Amino acid sequence: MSADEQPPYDVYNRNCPARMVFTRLADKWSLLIIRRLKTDAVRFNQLRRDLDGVSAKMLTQTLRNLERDGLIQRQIFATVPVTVEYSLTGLGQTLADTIDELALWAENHIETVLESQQQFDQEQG
Amino acid sequence: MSADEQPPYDVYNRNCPARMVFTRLADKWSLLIIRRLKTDAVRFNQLRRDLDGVSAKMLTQTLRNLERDGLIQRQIFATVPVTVEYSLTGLGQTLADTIDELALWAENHIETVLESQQQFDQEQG
DNA sequence: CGGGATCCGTTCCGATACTG
DNA sequence: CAGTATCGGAACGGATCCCG
Repeated sequence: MSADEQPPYDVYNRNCPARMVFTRLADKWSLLIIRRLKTDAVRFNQLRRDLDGVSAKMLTQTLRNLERDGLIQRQIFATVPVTVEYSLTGLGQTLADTIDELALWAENHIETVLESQQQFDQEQG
Repeated sequence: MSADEQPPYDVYNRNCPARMVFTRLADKWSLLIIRRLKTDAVRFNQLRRDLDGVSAKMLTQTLRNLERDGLIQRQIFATVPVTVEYSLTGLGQTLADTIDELALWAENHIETVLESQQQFDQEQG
């Protein structure tokens, strides 16, 4: 493709930074976990209770992914039984700020969204 | 559960506004579509070309969901063959601003994330 | 051009059982 | 307490064919 033919948004290819990050966050629990860890460190089972509906398997899997990306950190305390605490890294905190704005948007506009859904569903019959 | 026993974040139940919105956005294409439509209205096949790897099926499906939520609108022009343009609604534009910040975060921190991934993978062997 | 319908493989995810 | 292992259904997503 020549220079003057490339689309205005070639950033949308698979190697685009935004796309890579969006892909990581685009699962059922990542955004919720980051948001939950924003205020304080939380233990595994506490996190599990706080996030309504998450299974141990998915929680572990999602936490590992976030740890791999350097967004959260895992601290092990040699108690009996063992204690494991998850918390945001410095990097994770900067992302949490942005995600919080997304949550704020949600709270401010959820009513409008819900109404739109109802209207859409009626029109379709 | 009594009032003084409820977790600090009961907002994480399934009916929490943030969670509902996160769930909608947590798929492979929604965030990318909203971001692409931020600058201008785009036709179906153009959108398909811009978003590297999307199939017609998933594009249609995701666009319908976003339309149902009132985030984008669909305009049909009676040309031959027919022309269909997608664009953000007013509501969608307010969300697009927040998503843009997420994309900006990604661009600023993707290097750090990539390095963290490499280190994590090495440590695991 | 902008889809819908169908088929089909893959991945996601929850439930259950088990472990140090 | 903090996981791992396994299983099976559900949802995701691509390929192909068809249509106004």
